[in-house]
Amino acid sequence: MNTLSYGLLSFLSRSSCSGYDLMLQIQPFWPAKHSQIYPLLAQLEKDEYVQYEHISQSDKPDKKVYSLTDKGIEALREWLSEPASDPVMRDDLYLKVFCMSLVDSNTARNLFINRLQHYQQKKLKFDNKLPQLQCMTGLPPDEIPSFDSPFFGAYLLLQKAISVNDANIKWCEWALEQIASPAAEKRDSVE
Amino acid sequence: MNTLSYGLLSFLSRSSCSGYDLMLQIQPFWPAKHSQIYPLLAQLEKDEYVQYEHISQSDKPDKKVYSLTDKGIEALREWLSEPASDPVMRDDLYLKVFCMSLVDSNTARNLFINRLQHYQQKKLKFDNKLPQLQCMTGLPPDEIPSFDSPFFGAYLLLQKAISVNDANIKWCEWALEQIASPAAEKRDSVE
DNA sequence: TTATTATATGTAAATAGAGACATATTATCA
DNA sequence: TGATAATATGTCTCTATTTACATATAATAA
Repeated sequence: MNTLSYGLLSFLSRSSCSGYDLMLQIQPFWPAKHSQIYPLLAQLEKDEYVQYEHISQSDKPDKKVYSLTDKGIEALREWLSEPASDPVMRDDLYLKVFCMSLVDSNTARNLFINRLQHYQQKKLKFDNKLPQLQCMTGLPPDEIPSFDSPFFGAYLLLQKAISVNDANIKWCEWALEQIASPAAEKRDSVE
Repeated sequence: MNTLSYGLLSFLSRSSCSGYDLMLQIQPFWPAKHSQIYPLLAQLEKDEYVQYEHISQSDKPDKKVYSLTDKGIEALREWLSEPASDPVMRDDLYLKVFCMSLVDSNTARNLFINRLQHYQQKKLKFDNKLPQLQCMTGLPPDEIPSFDSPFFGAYLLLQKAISVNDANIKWCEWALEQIASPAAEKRDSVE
């Protein structure tokens, strides 16, 4: 049982769904291709952590809807009682920053401009999701779902994503201020 | 040429060093074991992106000190002219948060307490590194190294690490406030 | 009617990364 | 003197992940 397997069980603990749905839902939290997920689901089914039902659909191809077994729930409980592993972040922008001085400041700036756009697009997504999630909770606006709410986890993670993303946006903007463009340099020296 | 290969070249652009040094230095930015690094260095040497010199040491075992070739520098320049890929983050705490409701609030709280300690330890490291880096720049305190400075990249990345880590600390503390411990619940209901 | 897109599920092959196995030097501590 | 830890370099195997290959249904757009 690897981390992704537990992740699939975790998402199934919220609601039963197909491998395809799991693939789409888990992306923001643990990137994985369908080619990784389908074999793991088959193994989880074989080991009786999950079971599936064949669902016929008229508007779409048929699907297998997976749900947790008692064994699956118990596995999640044990997993939750262990501390989380250290998060792993791999960002080639970090690596590029270390040799940035090999190129002109415009080329260097482009790295940050592109990344800033990436973070801004993420911000747009989050700004959509927050009221959407608030709506689903059925709570009055600005009220936080409680630990028992099925939306508590999603709310916690959205808040984290927002605050980290905002910090990253500020960092990109600050970095761009530090890397004056040649045009700005020229303008500055004229003044 | 994969990302880690470029990462090794990037670190070599700052100063020539051994595979062992590269392994230690690259950890915070792109986790990699020596078993991954040594074969890549051999390949980079074969492809003439780097060259090495055998250095005898009296106080330690001998080492191979790698340095960039012109081809290596050119490869870095081309790599820098392409936008950075999307960062990849894998954190099983995210996955655990989605099924947290399966366990009692104390078990859930422990996840955040452990993670908070992790972030606090990182904060201590950063708080040490910042004045250390400031010192190396030779600049007066609170002055920011410029784009041309060999410490500019490290300074940018340290600032990012600090701001994101601080956001994560605040998030853990806020999450712990949201997950009242059973003891606190009991105390609250008595009041 | 045909092309494309989204849904849906799978396998095979290649690469990336982690963990274990292996060896050697030097310093330090008991 | 012997054990341990840090430095130093390598290989081998296994697992995780990505990319490519493969197929099929149903909706929609050209």
